[in-house]
Amino acid sequence: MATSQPKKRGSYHHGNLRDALIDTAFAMIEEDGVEALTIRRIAERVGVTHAAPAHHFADKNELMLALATEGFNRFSAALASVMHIADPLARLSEMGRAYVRFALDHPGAYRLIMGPALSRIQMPVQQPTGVGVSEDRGQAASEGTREMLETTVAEAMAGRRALGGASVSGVAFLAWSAMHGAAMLSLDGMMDCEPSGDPAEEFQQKLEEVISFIEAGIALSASEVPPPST
Amino acid sequence: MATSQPKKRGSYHHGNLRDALIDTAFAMIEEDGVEALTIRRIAERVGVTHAAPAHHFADKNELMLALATEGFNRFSAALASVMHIADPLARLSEMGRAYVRFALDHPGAYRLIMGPALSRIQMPVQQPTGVGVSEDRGQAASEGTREMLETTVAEAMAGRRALGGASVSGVAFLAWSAMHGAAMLSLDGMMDCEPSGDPAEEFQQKLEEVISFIEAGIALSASEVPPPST
DNA sequence: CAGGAAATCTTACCAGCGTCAAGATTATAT
DNA sequence: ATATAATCTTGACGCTGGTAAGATTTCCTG
Repeated sequence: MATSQPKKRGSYHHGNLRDALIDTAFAMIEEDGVEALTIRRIAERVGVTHAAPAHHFADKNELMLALATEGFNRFSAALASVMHIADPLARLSEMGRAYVRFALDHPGAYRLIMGPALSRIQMPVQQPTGVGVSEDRGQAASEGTREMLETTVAEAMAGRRALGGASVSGVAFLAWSAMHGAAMLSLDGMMDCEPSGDPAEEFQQKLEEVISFIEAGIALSASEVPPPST
Repeated sequence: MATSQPKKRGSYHHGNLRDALIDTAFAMIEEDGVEALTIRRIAERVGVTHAAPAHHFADKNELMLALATEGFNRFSAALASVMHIADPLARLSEMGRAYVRFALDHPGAYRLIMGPALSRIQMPVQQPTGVGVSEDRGQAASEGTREMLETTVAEAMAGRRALGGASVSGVAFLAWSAMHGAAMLSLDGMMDCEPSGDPAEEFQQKLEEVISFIEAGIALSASEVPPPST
């Protein structure tokens, strides 16, 4: 969680600058988005001069990388909170809802972990915190979420092929793409068009249709596309 | 197309700066991405000082808006090039392929028109070029693509409901989300993981599975999710 | 065809950004 | 206790987008 408890403010040395920077930056991302994030602003808010962060992060990119790691952990936790569901199909649907909910509730964090804006080299673990727990952050979380998805899809398909002859990896890709696309389109305001009622409500309804479409396609055994009925 | 033919370089007045800026900026986007775009660099490349663009675009955002309009036109054209296909289901599939192909071939342009980075106010038309042709750029192109999609889906569904009871707007949303998500995930390098062979080839294969899944789900009439077969 | 107004471009400056170098201050280890 | 390392500050650099004032050209009006 990168908690920055012992702030020890007022003294020359901060005591726990690195974590404080990450925590503050994360809060700022949630408030004003990734674009508004600035080393100088983070430093100011933490109560330190603009050059201090350079001693903990060689680069702005390295800071962003650490932030993304933190964000991925939270995201992974949000998805994992649904893994207890027994029925794989229901679990998959719930994963989809949790996925989009996280993206919509934490737009900054989601954009950070999914978007570009950082050269995608996950850093090697730096702080082996404490007792034997190898905190394999970030990279592991990324792999973990992917695995959660793939195994759930595999369970749901139970050896059979899905609609259209789709394989496990194909269906997993579809589910991920659809959720990611839906979340991004909503975040980027591409859905704001001829909305008769509440746009958020309309979005939720369409999302449910998407989920049930995919659900049904998985539940069905493989079947070829029937010739168009004309 | 915003062609900047009469460059008239060397003289004090450029002659056609606005279009030249747009064209050059578009080329730079294709080369180095949206992030690397800078007013000063565009100006330098056009052969003009850094403050000159301010007389044609109040803001960098306004420049980006004009660029996005241009990009949307090209994108819309790429999709329209497939609208001649008679069978709506085949047309929809081909639209999906054209969609992703455009995104992968023009990452900068696609990111520009889909992403944030611009306050989404489409500008009012400014230059009523020539003879009676109301060039209703940008906004119209955006609406146009959406309409292309919705009508194609509607034709393909032919009044019936799709798999899982999905409506026309629901299926259109799914198709759009899936293609957008797939394109974005690929562009942002989220697919680079345990690829046994060529990653681009793997991506194409999965994309085909996604398309055939959706195709099949549309071709099928509405059917409820059967209870999990355990 | 003049001559003033408007458009266009240049020059010069501003604050903010990320980054680096050098010095001040504190912690740690020998 | 003293040297070494870690940490933070100060000050500077070049880059960015934006603005103001002046130079140059075009255009429109009388």
